[in-house]
Amino acid sequence: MDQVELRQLRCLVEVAETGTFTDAAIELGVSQAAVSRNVMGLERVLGVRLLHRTSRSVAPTSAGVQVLARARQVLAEVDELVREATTGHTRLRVGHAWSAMGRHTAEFQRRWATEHPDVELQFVRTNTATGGLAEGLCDLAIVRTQVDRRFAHATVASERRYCALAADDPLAKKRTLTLDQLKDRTLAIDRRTGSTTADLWPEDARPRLEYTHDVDDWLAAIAGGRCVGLTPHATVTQYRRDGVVYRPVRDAPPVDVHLIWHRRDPHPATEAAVTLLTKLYSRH
Amino acid sequence: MDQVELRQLRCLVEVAETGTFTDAAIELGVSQAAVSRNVMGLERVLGVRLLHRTSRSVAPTSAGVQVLARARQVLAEVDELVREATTGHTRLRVGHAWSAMGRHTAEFQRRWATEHPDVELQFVRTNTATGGLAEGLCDLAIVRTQVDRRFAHATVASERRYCALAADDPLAKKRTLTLDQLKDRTLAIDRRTGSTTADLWPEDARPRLEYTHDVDDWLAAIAGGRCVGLTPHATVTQYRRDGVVYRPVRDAPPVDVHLIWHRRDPHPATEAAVTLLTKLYSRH
DNA sequence: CTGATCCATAACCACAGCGTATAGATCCGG
DNA sequence: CCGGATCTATACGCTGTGGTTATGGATCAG
Repeated sequence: MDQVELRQLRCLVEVAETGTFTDAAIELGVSQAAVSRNVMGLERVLGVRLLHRTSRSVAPTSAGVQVLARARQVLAEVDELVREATTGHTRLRVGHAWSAMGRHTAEFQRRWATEHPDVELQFVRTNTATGGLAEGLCDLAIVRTQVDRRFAHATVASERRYCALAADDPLAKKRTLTLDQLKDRTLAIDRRTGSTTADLWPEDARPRLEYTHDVDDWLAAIAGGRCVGLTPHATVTQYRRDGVVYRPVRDAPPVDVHLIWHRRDPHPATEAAVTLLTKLYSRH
Repeated sequence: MDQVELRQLRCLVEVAETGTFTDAAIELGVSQAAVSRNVMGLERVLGVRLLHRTSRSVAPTSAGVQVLARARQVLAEVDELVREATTGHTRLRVGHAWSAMGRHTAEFQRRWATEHPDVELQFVRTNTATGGLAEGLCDLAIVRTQVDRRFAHATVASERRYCALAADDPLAKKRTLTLDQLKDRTLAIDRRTGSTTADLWPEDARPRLEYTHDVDDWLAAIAGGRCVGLTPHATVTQYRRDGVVYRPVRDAPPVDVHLIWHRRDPHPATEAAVTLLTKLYSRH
């Protein structure tokens, strides 16, 4: 045995729950010796002591606390797996970055709930390049990135780009802007999106880049006048903040919104979701 | 064997990856017969056929696709568990509802990264009453709900409540509002927060309630004039939208922001996180 | 039709994991 | 300070699970 097994995790968690090996054994319906050995086996595989044993009670070590959290998560995940498979009740995980979904969320949930009551909808915030699809975090993703060849896709919308500026920025006086007017500024970019907006400028006249942690940070950097931002239109209505204004950028090409999903063995409900979403987006 | 085991999941996933039982067996370093039986065992436990077998190739059934997604997730989770335990590298999962964290996020991440480089920060959006703590989704949560007795807590901030109104609402003309002025309206409430703001009113004069799916939906219901909202101050700067204005409510008691965490066996890094967050909040 | 390929089944075997029993350690009450 | 109680670890057979090899049956290519 040099691999972690669920049996071991079940024992560990049960011991942590009950506080003693003996009670855990009763709960699990096996002998106390078995529980002891299973936990020791896990400790051997991981090379770390997980529980402080005194002959009176048991307490997890600091490593044990970590492992316990993961273990509980794993077991919950497995339970879900079993329940889904046995009941036929399934879920569709939809990944979406920032607010690519815009305000279609509510309508999508409503229609889906009535048309596909047996398939639970679950939204996942993903900010990776492939919208969490490659990492297996979702079954269907809504992204604005270039479409990866590995995935099937459908393009559902096209959004103009807007520049986010501090309200007291001189450029804020203009109704619309051009890329050229921004080339000497610093551009705030959300670190997790890894968006490549910089290549909109000619290579020799690009703004400096500054990476931010998340939307709040991004807005803060812009409101403070340190940076400007460049973002699709959906952001304009969704992420507002005092001291930040948005102006359309005339010569920036629009950015497409794509649905992407696995080519091989797509989720059974994918097709239905794609057609519904396409319909919602198309009626704008 | 009437329980799912990791061995079975490993076989299933490997067969799906390679496309044949034989290759999967080679990859796993066991015999083909073993793989066959493991997959069959899983199918027996779940009571569902997971793979369509032809003598030429193998394809997952629709149930198989579902189970595969979960199985991959479980295995990835287990890998993480092993890596964390063996390397000592850990993570701290911080749950936060809506934007309870406000604009401290960026500063928190920065300071944490320098002061605790060995503990990775991970943010989890949680909208349940206990901030995902009870469900094991995080190790530390930032919530605005009443504190559950089960958890240890620290109060870090207190926020005034604001009323969200459609811009053309008659009440929007006033600088401040009172609860009484809202009692005949419909109050939009985000379904997942389960917030109990309604009990601010006397029992016989409460607004009607309407539950919304998420923030976008919530804002939409208010912008359309169908509902009003009641929310802590942080929302005012974070979720803005054309057609929605915020007005302070004079006689609504402020709402506290709490950090909560497990009393028994807290995450080893909890204490450090609590003191850092307290410091950040206190300096406003 | 024949060979190749691939999954399921059968027969067998080793050892992993379980149970019972017991030793060792710690705590508690008197 | 000393038994008794309580709990974990170890010892030692035994059972059954999961492994192997061998083979059968089914399908496809040529």
